[in-house]
Amino acid sequence: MLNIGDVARQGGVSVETLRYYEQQGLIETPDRDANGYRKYAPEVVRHIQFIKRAQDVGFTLRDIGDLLSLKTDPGASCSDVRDRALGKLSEIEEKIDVLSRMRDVLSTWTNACPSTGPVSACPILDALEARKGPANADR
Amino acid sequence: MLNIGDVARQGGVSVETLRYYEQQGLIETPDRDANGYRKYAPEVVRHIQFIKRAQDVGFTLRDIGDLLSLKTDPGASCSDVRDRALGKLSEIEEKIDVLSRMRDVLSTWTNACPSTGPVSACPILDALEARKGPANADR
DNA sequence: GTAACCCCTGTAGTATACTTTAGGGTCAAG
DNA sequence: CTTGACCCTAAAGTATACTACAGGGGTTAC
Repeated sequence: MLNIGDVARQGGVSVETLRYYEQQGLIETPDRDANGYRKYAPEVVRHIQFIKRAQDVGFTLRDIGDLLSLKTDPGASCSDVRDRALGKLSEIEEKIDVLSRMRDVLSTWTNACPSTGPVSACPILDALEARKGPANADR
Repeated sequence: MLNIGDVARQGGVSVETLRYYEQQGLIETPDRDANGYRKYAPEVVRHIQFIKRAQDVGFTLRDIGDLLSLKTDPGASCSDVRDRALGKLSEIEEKIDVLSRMRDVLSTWTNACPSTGPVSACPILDALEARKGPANADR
């Protein structure tokens, strides 16, 4: 059995994060020692790495909670998980599109800027001031 | 002279947003009427559109404050503006890279998923559980 | 004169994923 | 028996860009 500090070290998170995950229902409420300390089975480290990996591909903690429910739901099917992943995939592609448009605009502007001369003749500031907006990405 | 509501309508923002911008130092403190109402010159609408356009290409309000300072700073040069834009450009490219990696991983996983069968045999959940993480995008 | 609409201030709430702080017990070593 | 490392709870703070709310006054049209 592990103390919270052991789990934190092995899982690569802080003890505060672990308590936060518990509070958010992402890890099972652990049993307590006589002194009130949380006692974890070693498997919980794997569980935490699941959470971290899911975060790494863009899932929020809320998403991850759903994923974890599916994992233990006997009625759930693989397509349920796939649907979450596909949904996340479109979210991410949407973000990439928005950012790509920003990148293109900024890139155009920085290329147009001679980088010398006073701000009064700055094409970037001019572009920002212009009435016709080429960007208008997301909002 | 315009009331705050007129500016809001013409600038496409809410009156609360205008007061917020003022509080953040993004728009000059306007003069007040005898009744205490803010009175704006029509030029402020352009100013607000500058802010919105800058947001559209990824600048934060803090960034925008800096840009606005440069705009009125006689000692500032065009390259100062360009530097901000280039800096923002790398930030955005960095975000795109992170998101692209997430997209690639998710895409691989969803393609590997047969979408039938129980969650106990889900390749996506397996991937999340695996000890070797292919993702590890940003954090 | 009253309803509908505008304006004012200051404070708190929203979302996300934590981190920090305050205040206080527990444990192992020397 | 004290020092340092560890554990506990509950509440508040962080960043960003607003939005909402409470409570109150001004203005315009009928």
